Amino acid sequence: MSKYEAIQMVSVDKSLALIRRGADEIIPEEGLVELLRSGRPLKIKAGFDPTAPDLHLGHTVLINKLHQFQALGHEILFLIGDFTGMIGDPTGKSTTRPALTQTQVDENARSYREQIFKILDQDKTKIVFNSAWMGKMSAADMVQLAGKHTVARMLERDDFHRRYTGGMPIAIHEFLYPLVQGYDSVVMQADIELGGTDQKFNLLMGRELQRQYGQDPQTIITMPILEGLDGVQKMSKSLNNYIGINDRPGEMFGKLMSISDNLMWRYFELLSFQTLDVIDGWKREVEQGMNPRDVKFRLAGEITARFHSQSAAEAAQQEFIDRFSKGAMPEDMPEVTLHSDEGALQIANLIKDAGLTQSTSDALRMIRQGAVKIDGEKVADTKLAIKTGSTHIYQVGKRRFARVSVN
RNA sequence: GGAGGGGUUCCCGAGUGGCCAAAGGGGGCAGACUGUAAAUCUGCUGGCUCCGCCUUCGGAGGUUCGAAUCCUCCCCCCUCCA
Repeated sequence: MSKYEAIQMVSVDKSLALIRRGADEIIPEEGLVELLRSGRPLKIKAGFDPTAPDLHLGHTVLINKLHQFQALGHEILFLIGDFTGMIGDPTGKSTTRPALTQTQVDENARSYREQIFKILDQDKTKIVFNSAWMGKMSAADMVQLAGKHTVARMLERDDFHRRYTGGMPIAIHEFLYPLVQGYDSVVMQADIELGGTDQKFNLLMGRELQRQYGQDPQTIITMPILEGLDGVQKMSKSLNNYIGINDRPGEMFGKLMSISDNLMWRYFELLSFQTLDVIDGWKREVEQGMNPRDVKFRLAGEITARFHSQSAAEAAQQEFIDRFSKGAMPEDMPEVTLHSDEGALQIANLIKDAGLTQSTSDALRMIRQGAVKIDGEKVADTKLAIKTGSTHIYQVGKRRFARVSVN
């Protein structure tokens, strides 16, 4: 073995270790090794939904992996599925999506750029749209593509299978989604495609179709779906258990601090750029009695700094300590001015109008439960009247604050 | 096209004429305990001008003193047959 080959081997091993981190499955493993051994820059494909440009940390699990590939010198093809978006990915929910206009697609793409380049290197990322080739496809071509796969094999997919046997509806066009996604790989000549574990079927379809079109089938890498703040369900906007990458520093830091200790290690693995060795070291320290909160500070700090700045992260941590460890009021809270013609406002109405609760009924419930404070004093009287000309800090529960003036 | 089953409050799921704003569970929120953790315990969980009133049980009508519960028509979903 020559000296050159020896270096190559080490670097392949190192690459492998980095790529494997957090990955759920690599299919086939040998395929990845072979690709890395080839020494050429690989085409890494990852597809994104054109309708959801508001990224959260769950999305970044995949983007972080792209970042790693990029750092290893490979070419990132960031696919925006503007055509597939019109079909609507049947994975999970099956709500029909409205077709997007070109303007909306452009707008969303711009938003994607803004967000992903907080992680990815702009110069080494190519953004592509599948409408570029799918838009030109004729009905005859589409039918031919549809002929590449059978209904029985479609029904093997867990999602379809459950719905089929469970008596839930499956629209015919939903079968087209995996086909189109797979066909994208053919057109793009992808070497590797990344996706969430829920995308496994679609990713495998790419291999299938590439084979049928005479290409080497791509290697696929599935990344786990990140659990949301509750630690159980997947992070998603609709479940409101997410941390948006555009969340304000204080909010981002606070949300990260609120996750369970168990979940913290999961987040470290999938979101942190610290090496696994370092993280394991911290884990051992915690087991030996270190306060997990302090390790969580490191996680919250790293992530907040990534999307904002080091100084913003430090300020967020300081405020966190002041607010929750020392019980101080937050610096930054919504300012609301309300008006009353009667010279006074009922406390419940005030709380609702200030946006601290969703309804007056809810506000009354909060007061009864002792969750409402004015300037730090607990409110006991549900009929307390607040006179005009006053400004106080109102608090509902531990986290909701507002400075409200009545006039 | 035919036969049958089903659509209940955020979700699942009871309820077949008044005691139903609707059991139970889940989820969520709040309080206690804490590290804004977990676990646990407790309470709340349609709206409002809140000791009372108003709006909910796929939609629209109807019967009745009174309907989520009965009748009619319509919409949607599922199963089997064609």
